[in-house]
Amino acid sequence: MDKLPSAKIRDSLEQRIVEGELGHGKRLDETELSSFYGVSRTPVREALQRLAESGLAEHLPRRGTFVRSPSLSQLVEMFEVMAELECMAIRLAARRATSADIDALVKDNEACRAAVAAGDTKKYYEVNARLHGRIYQMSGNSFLANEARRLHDRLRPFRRLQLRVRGRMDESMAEHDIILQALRDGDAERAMETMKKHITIVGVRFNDLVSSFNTIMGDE
Amino acid sequence: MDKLPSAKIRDSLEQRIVEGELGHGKRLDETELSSFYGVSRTPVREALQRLAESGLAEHLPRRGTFVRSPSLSQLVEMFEVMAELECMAIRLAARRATSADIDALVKDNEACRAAVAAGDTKKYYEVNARLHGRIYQMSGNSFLANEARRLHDRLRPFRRLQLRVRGRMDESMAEHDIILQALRDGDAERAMETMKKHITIVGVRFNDLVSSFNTIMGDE
DNA sequence: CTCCAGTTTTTAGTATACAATTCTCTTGTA
DNA sequence: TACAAGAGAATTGTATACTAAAAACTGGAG
Repeated sequence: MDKLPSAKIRDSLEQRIVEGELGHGKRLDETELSSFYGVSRTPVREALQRLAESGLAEHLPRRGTFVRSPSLSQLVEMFEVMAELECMAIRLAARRATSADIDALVKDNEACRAAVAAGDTKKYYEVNARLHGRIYQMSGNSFLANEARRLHDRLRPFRRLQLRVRGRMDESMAEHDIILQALRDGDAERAMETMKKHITIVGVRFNDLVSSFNTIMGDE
Repeated sequence: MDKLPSAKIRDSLEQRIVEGELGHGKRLDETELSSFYGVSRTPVREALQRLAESGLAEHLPRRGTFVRSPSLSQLVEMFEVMAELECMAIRLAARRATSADIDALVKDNEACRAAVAAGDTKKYYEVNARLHGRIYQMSGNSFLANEARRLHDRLRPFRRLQLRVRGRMDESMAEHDIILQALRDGDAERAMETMKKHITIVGVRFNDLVSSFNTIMGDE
């Protein structure tokens, strides 16, 4: 069952938005996109409707569709919710994790550390996403896993905010270690506590946040 | 800025699904809907795309679009996440609530109690939704408020599951009272604890749940 | 009666045409 | 120069026409 063109276009646009190619406020011109993808406006419009529904774009009646990145305050709010979901996932996961699960996490974690050491940020993001995704799955609550994955993806372009703070990367790896050890011990409390700290961006100095944010947003 | 026909159709379909008129598995026929709403297939299709994106329907390529209600296990998972979000909202709200906020909640709560006394379930749902919505807003995290509202709405048709259990309605009101008192005292811990119990459906006896569920689903 | 092949019918997906609204650029006036 | 009005262009929203794939039906063989 291969995907329909309209679905492919939707996914392609999502990726282009998340990866930063299509930045905040960018107008998604139907005619332009239809020639870009080599189709008519109809499937493009359907893709845009779906993007708007998922929150990645905003549709203004008779005006057009625009890429909609969260504002700084929304971003902080989203990270706050993300922390809560991660926390919930790790709490549930701590009660269900088999040693095979934990071994898989350890393997991801090592790959993560290797990527940090090699300075390969792309690889780091990829492996880190896999690690967190595995934890969501381990929660046993697939609805939670889906929601967490969705939010994680939407926050992806902003995750580097955390990593620009000096030393955050090492700190992050240390937290992973603590979380894995807590999982191994079945210590849900400690895992949750560390995870909350791991995700929360609120503690980051406001200036760091704003300046990084402006860089991404192109100082609008 | 009046809504576009396609947006109206989307909202109308959402309502008809949530209210149970369009039950699980129901095929959403494009031609039928277009004549029903007096428009062509194009805006109907756009509405269906959005419904599918939001999870209320499922789109199978070249097969059609079908109303998709959650399975029993998904439902339990959703209530579990809902409990967590409500919990988070009440925790944040406890720290920010002004006495005016609490007064408004008390008023809603009284309206809620009156609806229960009068046996007016429709009114009860309405006021209860307003009360919970107010708490989401009070959290100060508008992203959380949005997500919570969304999930609350999606769970609306299944909320009665909780209320079919004998005595659940009175219990529910008592919990509201405790939560409000805890808010007044600024006791976030007690508010959270009660809220979690208030929402969680997991504790409900499995048989009650399944039988109620089957009634709603038409025993498929 | 059941099963299968081939045909017909229906329906989803897309392209195109048209209508309606907004944007833009020009032009004229204060 | 600043600004408002209006014509024209561009763009969105919708209808319709066409294509292709899946479902339904028909008729015959076993």
